[in-house]
Parts: sequence; C-alpha cells; structure tokens
Amino acid sequence: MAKVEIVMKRNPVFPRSIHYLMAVAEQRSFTRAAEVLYVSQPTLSQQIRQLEDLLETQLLDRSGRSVRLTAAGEVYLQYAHRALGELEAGKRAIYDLEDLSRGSLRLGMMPVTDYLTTPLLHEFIARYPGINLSTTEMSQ
Amino acid sequence: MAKVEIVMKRNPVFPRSIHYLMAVAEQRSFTRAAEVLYVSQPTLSQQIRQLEDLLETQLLDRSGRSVRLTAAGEVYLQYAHRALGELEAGKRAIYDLEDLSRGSLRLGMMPVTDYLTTPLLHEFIARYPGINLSTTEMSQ
DNA sequence: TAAAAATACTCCATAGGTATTTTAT
DNA sequence: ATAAAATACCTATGGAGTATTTTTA
Repeated sequence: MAKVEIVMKRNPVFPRSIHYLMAVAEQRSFTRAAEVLYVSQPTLSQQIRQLEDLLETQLLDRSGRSVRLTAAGEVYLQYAHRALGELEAGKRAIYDLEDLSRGSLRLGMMPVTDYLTTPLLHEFIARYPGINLSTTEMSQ
Repeated sequence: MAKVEIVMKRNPVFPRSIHYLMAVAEQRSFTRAAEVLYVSQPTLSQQIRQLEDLLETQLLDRSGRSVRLTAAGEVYLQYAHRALGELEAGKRAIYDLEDLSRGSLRLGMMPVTDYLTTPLLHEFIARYPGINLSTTEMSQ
C-alpha cells in the first residue's frame, strides 16, 4: 500500500504565532488548538510563550477550567486580526491586478472576481486612471 | 552593578520579508537596503524571491538602473504597510493597557524593548562609542 | 487523580553569511 | 569595465516533535 505523507506547508512569511493564538483563543485549549492546527501541543505552548515574551504581556489566562484570553490578549487579537486581513487583502489585490493586466476581468461574471470587492475596484480605478474596464460576454 | 547582556534577537513573529521589501523599495537597491537593514545582500535577494514565489508575482523590477516596485509590488506594499501598522498599534494598545511604568533597561533615553531594532542599536553604538549599558531597578 | 499545560531534550528546515558568477549599463 | 543582483554552498538559529514532568480542578 502506498504510504502517504501529509506535509503541512509552512508559511515562512506570515505570522504563525498569531494564527496559533487565534486558534487557542477560539478552542479555549492548547490541546484542541494543536489538533486543529496539526501541530504538537508543546509547539503551541512554545510559540505563544514567545509571543507573550515579545510583547512582555500575558495574552492567555491558563488558570481555571479553560484557557481564556486576558484583556491584553483580547485587545491584541483585534489588531492582529485586522493585520492578517490586510495581508490577505494584499494577496487578493495582486491576483485581481494580474487578472486585470491579462484582460480577463469580467464584471458581472463570477469567475476570477469573487475576490474583487467594490471598494477594491474603486481603488484600482483611482490608481490606474487609464484603465479600460469592459465586460466580456461569457456563456455559461 | 548588574551585568546586562544585550541580545539582538531577530523578531520571529513579524513578517521579515515585508520589512525587507520596504527597505529595497525605499532604497531602490538591494545593496543599499542590505546595509540599512544590517543583513547581507544575498539574504535580501533570497527573502524577496521567496515572497515573490509565495505571491506568484514579481514585486520588484530589476531591469534598469535602479530597482523599482512593479505595479503589483506597489499595490501589495500598501496593504503590507497597513498590516504592519495594525501590528504596531496592537503593541501600543497593550502598552497603554498595561501602563509602561515598570522600571526598565534604558539605552540613553531609549527603553530597551522590542522597539529597539538592530539598526537603531547600531545607530546608538555609532553615536556613543564608549556606550555604557546599565540597568535601572525594577519596581516590582 | 486525571486532564491539560509546561519542560527538557532532540532534530532539521530555513534564515543568514561568504564566495563567486552573472547581468546590465 | 564595473557595480549590483543572482547563485551556490555552508552555518546556525529557532520552529517542531517526542517524552516527561508539573500543575490544577
């Protein structure tokens, strides 16, 4: 029988520990978060400890039945969440841009454009005044 | 007097390659950006290449006299900049929350927290050759 | 005492450095 | 011809795993 190895591709660019923090906060448990993230529980403990050391703040309250965010943790997560949102939006913006330059943007059609929000479109129009937006008919 | 060891830790949490991209874009040169960042030029080339691979997009235009952002790079940097802004704001929010009145290690007027980046430290060392590192008592 | 988190190691992937080649003006 | 980026290769830091020991309800 074939042996299948599942390799979780690690993203070297974007903040791991923030994703980890989010998972632990959501699961209210290191162990469950570790299962969800497919990493070991000690790895989670270590990474979140590092984030706490870096910020010189306790982000999680380990006393009590379940793990809970501290006040600081709750505040920080809000900013962190927006930060990740920006990075994701940046990726989508690039993909939209690539599609634009390939001329395959279709307004009113689903393909390619589930990422393209109206505000994003206005941004592009502002940035590239000479851009020519036209719809291509698609049979579906 | 307590002996203080200053260890410049690379920040494992926040996106290195985005800072790198910013520096190269600003300096319009890998070599100059490497100097500013106190990393080697090949390290920069490698990291930005990885970011480009990840995003499947060319972010920098290496043809021509100076390095320039591509359209995609320019768009992406705006989002990345906002993302870093959020992370910084998150840190500040925590410090505001915690009240930074703990006694702290200082380099001149600069408290030694994660705000002290490598370039900043080099700047201090350059400015004060006989720099004397000392602790202040922690009130806790 | 029974779960869950923290330690203590071990390993290895990758960030970073040095030396060199390639490229572009 | 020269300066700068890319490539090749090596080193070492730190992210991740396994085994084990604290915790605390």
